[in-house]
Amino acid sequence: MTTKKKITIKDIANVLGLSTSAISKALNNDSRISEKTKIAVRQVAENLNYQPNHLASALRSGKSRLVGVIIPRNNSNFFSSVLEKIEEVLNEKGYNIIITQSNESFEKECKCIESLLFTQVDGIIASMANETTDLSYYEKIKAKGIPLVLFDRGEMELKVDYVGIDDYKTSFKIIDHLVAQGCKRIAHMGGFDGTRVYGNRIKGYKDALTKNEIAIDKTIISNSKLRIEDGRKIMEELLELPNRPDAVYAAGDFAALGALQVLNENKIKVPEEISLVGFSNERFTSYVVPAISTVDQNSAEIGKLAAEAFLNRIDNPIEEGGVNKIIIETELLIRDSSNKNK
Amino acid sequence: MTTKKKITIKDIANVLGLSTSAISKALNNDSRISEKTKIAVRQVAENLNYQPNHLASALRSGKSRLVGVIIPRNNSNFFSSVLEKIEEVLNEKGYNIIITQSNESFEKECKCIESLLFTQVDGIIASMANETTDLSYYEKIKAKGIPLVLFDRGEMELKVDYVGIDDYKTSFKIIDHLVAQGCKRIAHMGGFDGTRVYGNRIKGYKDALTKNEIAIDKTIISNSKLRIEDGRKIMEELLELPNRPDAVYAAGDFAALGALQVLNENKIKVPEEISLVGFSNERFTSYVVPAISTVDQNSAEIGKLAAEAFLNRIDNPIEEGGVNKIIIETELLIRDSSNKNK
DNA sequence: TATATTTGCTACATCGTTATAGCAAATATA
DNA sequence: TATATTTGCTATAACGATGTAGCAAATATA
Repeated sequence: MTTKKKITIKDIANVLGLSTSAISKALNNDSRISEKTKIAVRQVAENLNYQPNHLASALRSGKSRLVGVIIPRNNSNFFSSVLEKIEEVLNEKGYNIIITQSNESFEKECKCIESLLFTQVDGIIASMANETTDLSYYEKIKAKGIPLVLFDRGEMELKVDYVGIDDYKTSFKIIDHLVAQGCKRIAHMGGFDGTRVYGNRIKGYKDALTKNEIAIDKTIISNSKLRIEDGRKIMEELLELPNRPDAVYAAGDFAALGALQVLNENKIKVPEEISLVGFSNERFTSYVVPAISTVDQNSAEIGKLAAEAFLNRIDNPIEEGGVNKIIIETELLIRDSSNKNK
Repeated sequence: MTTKKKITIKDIANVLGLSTSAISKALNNDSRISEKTKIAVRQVAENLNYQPNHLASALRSGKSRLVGVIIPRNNSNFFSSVLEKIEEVLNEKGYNIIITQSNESFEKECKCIESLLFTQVDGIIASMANETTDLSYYEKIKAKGIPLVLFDRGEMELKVDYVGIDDYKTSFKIIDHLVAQGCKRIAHMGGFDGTRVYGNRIKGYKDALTKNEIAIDKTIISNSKLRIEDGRKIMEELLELPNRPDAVYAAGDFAALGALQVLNENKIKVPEEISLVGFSNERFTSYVVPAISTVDQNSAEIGKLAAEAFLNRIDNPIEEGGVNKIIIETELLIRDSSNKNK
């Protein structure tokens, strides 16, 4: 095992009889270095298999060209495709990304932020954990003057760039669709109503019902963590009601899946007897039978815009009140679970 | 927006009237610094909200305390839980991890390696893309003297530490189970037979049949990328055979899911008419109806062992022939899709 | 009491870059 | 032809930490 000596710009300088500054400038394509020298430098760098030392240049220049990304969980289709797009856009601009996961835990999220700041990232793109209400760690990022972009889950009180969907309006799309299918008694499985996202979905649901002249019935509105087991439990309760709903709008696909399992087990025809709509376009929604109608959040677009928001913020430091809140369109995917006209 | 001045050890030194080396030593708990001074330093560091500059210490010490992880894809349950465990173990030891995804592409995998080396990681833990046969990039890591640990997908030719399962033996578990269920004609949906992992599953399948005195029939053995659509197509072909199989062993859960869809659509009773077993314990296998029997690869254990292999390698540099190949036990999860005794 | 050892610190070089200032030669301008 | 500007480089000092050498004072040993 030969311990390879590291090649530095000094070695290139020695070969060519130039100064290290000349080499550095040549490699960075500085206009004050002749084309001839640049070509020679690049040639020698190639021959020696020179690899620039990122730590040294980051230290000196104050730019690490590293961007941290914080996501709640790794196993959802939404986050994994947002991630893929962020990486694609940033790689193109010479940035590398560091992915961290909060696992929906506030404590873990704080650790993620700590470790990203420690690594001296040039910026952070994050989606907040559901638990998070204490924004002090995010304020810390802002205070350091490091660009912060939130996507999907982000409190609006934080004056930072944001990319997300219009949850309120999306609830309207869903309710309008169910009403058009002839549904008259639509239950809602909502998430934490403390969070902006789920709060808006609930609000949209209620206002859309009102718009369609349907009375709001609190007995068919629930709050939960929207896990499979939550969906199952709530669905079971709904089935025991004297007047069952004829549709269920679950604010998350996992809850919708749990509901579907219970419906299938009880041999209730979906969508004929009860229609079902989920949220997020998790991969499995199209695998199950019947396939679950759901909302696609246009994750690639969110990823692209979040990355671009960061790039923009690097060049244009924040001025008071000058942050961007970008809201993009969602797509309601109507599948078998809510399509009676097949 | 006040541009915060960065606090360095120099600032702490100034406050206390000490030298920067004293501060550095105090913070690193050097024995040649008095307890009194250490306490004072820690106090001032706290007050000033001092954050050590990772880039500077990494540059000086030659250790970045960053570990790169390369996984083929982010949206599989297996990789996401391996990842979680690696992170947990390494965080505990003061390492941060950088996650990159190859998306099963050789080209992207090379880019991942490049960017990890660029970031000056102290080590790389990787699972190879299916496509990869050219090992030169991995040799490059070895040549640099950077610890490399492979898990799950790794060619044995590369003399590096490895953690994985016994694919050959696991095929035996599956076949023995199906035979015990009374199956006599078991089809196999295999992956790339060029790769070690899928090659071993196929070999195990054949040898297990032989052991059970069942003839090998090439017409019911296939090779594919094991995507849902592959599973569908192959299942359709199997159903057209004059003598259908009475069981299908798919070397991947997605293919198994595709097969199940076709079976359900054709109203073929699973497991009564055809039993089905997948591989990987993807989350959806337990959601679908009937739930798919599959193999749990003990992902948390793999993650733990891979992280520990790296930590061990940091302390004990590789001696020729001294690498560890760790093979852990898998668990066959028997669910409805192959359980006739319910 | 004289000498050896330990303790607790300082001074300074260093990691591999990049940024700034400056300087001679080449070229442009008057 | 004298002066201004541009070109192409060098020298040097950083970035913020850490490692090494060294030195005085405190303590231990003879």
